[in-house]
Amino acid sequence: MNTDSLTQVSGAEPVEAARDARTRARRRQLLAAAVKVLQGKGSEQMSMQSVAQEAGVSVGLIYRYFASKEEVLRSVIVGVLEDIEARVPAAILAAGADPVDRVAAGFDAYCRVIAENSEAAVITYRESSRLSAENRKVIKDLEMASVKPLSQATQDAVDAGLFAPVDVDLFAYNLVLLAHGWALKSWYFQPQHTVDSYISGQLALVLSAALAPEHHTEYSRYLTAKED
Amino acid sequence: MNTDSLTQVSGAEPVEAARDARTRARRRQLLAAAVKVLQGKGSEQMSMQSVAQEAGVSVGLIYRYFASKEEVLRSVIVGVLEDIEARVPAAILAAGADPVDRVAAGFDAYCRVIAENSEAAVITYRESSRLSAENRKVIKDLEMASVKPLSQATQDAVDAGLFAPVDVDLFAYNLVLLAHGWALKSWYFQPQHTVDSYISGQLALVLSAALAPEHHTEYSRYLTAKED
Amino acid sequence: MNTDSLTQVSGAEPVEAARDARTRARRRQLLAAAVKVLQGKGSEQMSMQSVAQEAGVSVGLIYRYFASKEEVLRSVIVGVLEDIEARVPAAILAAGADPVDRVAAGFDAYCRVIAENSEAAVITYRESSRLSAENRKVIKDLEMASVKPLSQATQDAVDAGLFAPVDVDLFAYNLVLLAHGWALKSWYFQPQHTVDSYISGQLALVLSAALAPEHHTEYSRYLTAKED
Amino acid sequence: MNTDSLTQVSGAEPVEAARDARTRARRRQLLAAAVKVLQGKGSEQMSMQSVAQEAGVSVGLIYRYFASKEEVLRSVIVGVLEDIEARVPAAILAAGADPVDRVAAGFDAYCRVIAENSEAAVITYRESSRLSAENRKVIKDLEMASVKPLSQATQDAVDAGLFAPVDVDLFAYNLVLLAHGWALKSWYFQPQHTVDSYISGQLALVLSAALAPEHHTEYSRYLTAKED
DNA sequence: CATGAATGAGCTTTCATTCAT
DNA sequence: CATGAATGAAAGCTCATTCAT
Repeated sequence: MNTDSLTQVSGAEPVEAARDARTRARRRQLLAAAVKVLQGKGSEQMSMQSVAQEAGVSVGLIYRYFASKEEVLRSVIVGVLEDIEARVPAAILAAGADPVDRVAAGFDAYCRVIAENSEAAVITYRESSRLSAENRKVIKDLEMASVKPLSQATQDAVDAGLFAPVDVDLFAYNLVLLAHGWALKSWYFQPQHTVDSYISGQLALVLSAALAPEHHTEYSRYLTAKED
Repeated sequence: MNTDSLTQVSGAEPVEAARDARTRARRRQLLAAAVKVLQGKGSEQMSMQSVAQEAGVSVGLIYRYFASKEEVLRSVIVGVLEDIEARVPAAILAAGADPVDRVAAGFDAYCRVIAENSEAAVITYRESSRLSAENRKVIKDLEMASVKPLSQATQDAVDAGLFAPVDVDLFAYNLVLLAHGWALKSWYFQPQHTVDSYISGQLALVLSAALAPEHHTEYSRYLTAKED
Repeated sequence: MNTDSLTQVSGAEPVEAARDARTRARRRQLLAAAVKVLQGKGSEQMSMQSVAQEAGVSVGLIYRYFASKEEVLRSVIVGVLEDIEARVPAAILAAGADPVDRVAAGFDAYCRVIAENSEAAVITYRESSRLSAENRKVIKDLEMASVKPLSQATQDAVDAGLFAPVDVDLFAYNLVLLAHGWALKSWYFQPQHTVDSYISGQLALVLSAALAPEHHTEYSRYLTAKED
Repeated sequence: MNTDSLTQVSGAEPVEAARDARTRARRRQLLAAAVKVLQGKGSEQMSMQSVAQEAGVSVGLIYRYFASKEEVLRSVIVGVLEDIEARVPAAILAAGADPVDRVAAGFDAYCRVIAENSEAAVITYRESSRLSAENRKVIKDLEMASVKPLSQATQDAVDAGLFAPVDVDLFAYNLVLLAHGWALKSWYFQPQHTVDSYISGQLALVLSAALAPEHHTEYSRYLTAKED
């Protein structure tokens, strides 16, 4: 009995599965290193050499898991967007049936994902211009998709008469813009705000804009920002 | 007495004045070329080579007018901010005594400057991380200063009882964020909006958030977005 | 028991040792190329391009082994000085107990190292002004240290009454200056001298200056220059 | 009577003479600026721009008086050598008939010219490798010529039986080397020596090497270095 | 005579990518 | 699978030289 035969006995699928798992783990490890470099160096470039060093592997290895530097960059950005795609709808779902609660929960979740991936979120603005047109389109499509749950909840609130007849798309995209604002303008907001106070402050503003006057008291819990 | 002789009266100074004028013209020309390159190919970096080519001059010449690439970048960004600093307060002043009109006029002007310098405004987000800490501070200070007129007008509106007691700083900075949004997310907004409809749409949202309920009808002209 | 197995006994270390050896070999190769370029075309500067070409490698490779052009230059110069530091004291030691023999042996060795590294020695004069203050200090310190063995031997000769009471430091540093003279003024000396005749000619001069009159005959072997 | 005719009345020669004088003054001014730049920047390059700035003129002007940067460099170096050629023979002549006095006076003058043009003397070593082969030859020839008066005086001293039969050329060139040593190794000598003490120290060494034993007392004034 | 804006080749240095091991 | 030495194109920047004014 030799190890060679052992490996082959167990069939192709488990081996592939194991390989896949290793591959995913490597990619995660490398992307984590990439993010760390991007935030660490701050204003500087993300060199493949520095990503390799940060990950404790060789440069060559990165090219086994990513075709190019551009793919690494795209994957970092897509990672944030996938995180949003996973968590925002989940938060909306968990918020129950009330459309206003759903809008609030969606915005809350969006902000928290951005806050947790602050550096990567900024990178989206900084680096996506370096990507090919094709990759930029992928990212735009993902971002547009990420607005959908928010605009759907907003539309529901309008339809239910809870919101005044606002421009739904504009309102929803503003939510996204304000969420990004936390990361983009951290130097402005972070001296005076925590994520929590930022979220509640922004919710107070946006909901008092949208809520139909007759429902203000009903949702007054959203309309006064919590103290920092 | 003709203007010719008038101009020549001052002796040696006209020579210096002419040189100054040429210098300013060159700087303007080079900055324009830099902006064009930066927006240009989309995914490209701004290389000094490409700026020179775009401006139709040699690389070496750029260094007679700017000490480094960083200074070119900083000048592009500062240019937009100075434009804002010049035009937003002017618009607010021209809007008359009514604090709500002043807020609206300030936001309108901010958006229009951004729209006119769309590419340069995006560059602020994309490239300012490439600047030195010192230059980044200069830019942050300018941007914070640019919020002041808006937050002052907002405060006045609150003090006059026209606005509900909103978080003034947050509200004012949101105006800035939404103005930037037009440039940052042009791919999202521009299919469905013009600057005019964007401004009126956003004003409808933000003012309906801020206006005290009893003053809604008084400013209803702001509360319904104009059709595109 | 053969040397092969011996070498392999230590496990992972041989890999590192091999890498080290390759690294040292590369550095030597690149420094040799640098010296060749520096002496080379005479009027040329040492560009990294030309060093790479001379060494038959790419420019980028040099930067794996040297942090900058300055480090290459410093290494070339330090190389000569380290050679001196290794060989001059050894020669003095090997010369026995007689102080006069020791001085003669030290000067002889100094001249020979310079002669063997003629081009690099000239570079010290030509290029050290291009180095940073810090690196210049390193080199000055090394050069001052290289005089020490000669001045010590000279002092011994004075103390033993073999030399007249000369200015020891001046005398010793003159020896260094005369040794460098062989490289600096090769176009003057080399038509009429070999290193051997240069050394014996200079020794005749400097020792007849230093030797106490009553010891001249004792060391007459140094006092007549050998024919070329 | 117009100024045109006035100028022409006086004939061609005085005009040319005046032009020549201005030309020489300009060249002197520019060379002085060049030396100042070379010593000032220390380790850096002498750029034509910096020479122009130092001289308070435009770059273009330099090219009216020198064909190229190389010619400026050559002229700086030749300037020192011409100074030597002017002053060393004069000093020897002024020293009277005694060959030993003449040697001493020649060395003294050589050292003083070097000391007064310390930076320019160092430049000879640093920059002459940047010159064309032809210009380097000019400089070598001038330097060889500058040794002549010293070797002639030395030969006279030998012929008169005042010097032992030393190697005349080697002895004379050593004098030059030691004179240069003052500038080349100022960091070594200047802490402990003035030019005066350096000259008398070196004279004590070289003359005690060369003087025939029976003439030591006669020239004992040279054989003990003056205190610093 | 004098200016200095303009040029562009050439410099040092970085880094995405490849490939022999 | 993994390494990391090696490549070379391209970046930012300098400066000798020219020439219209």
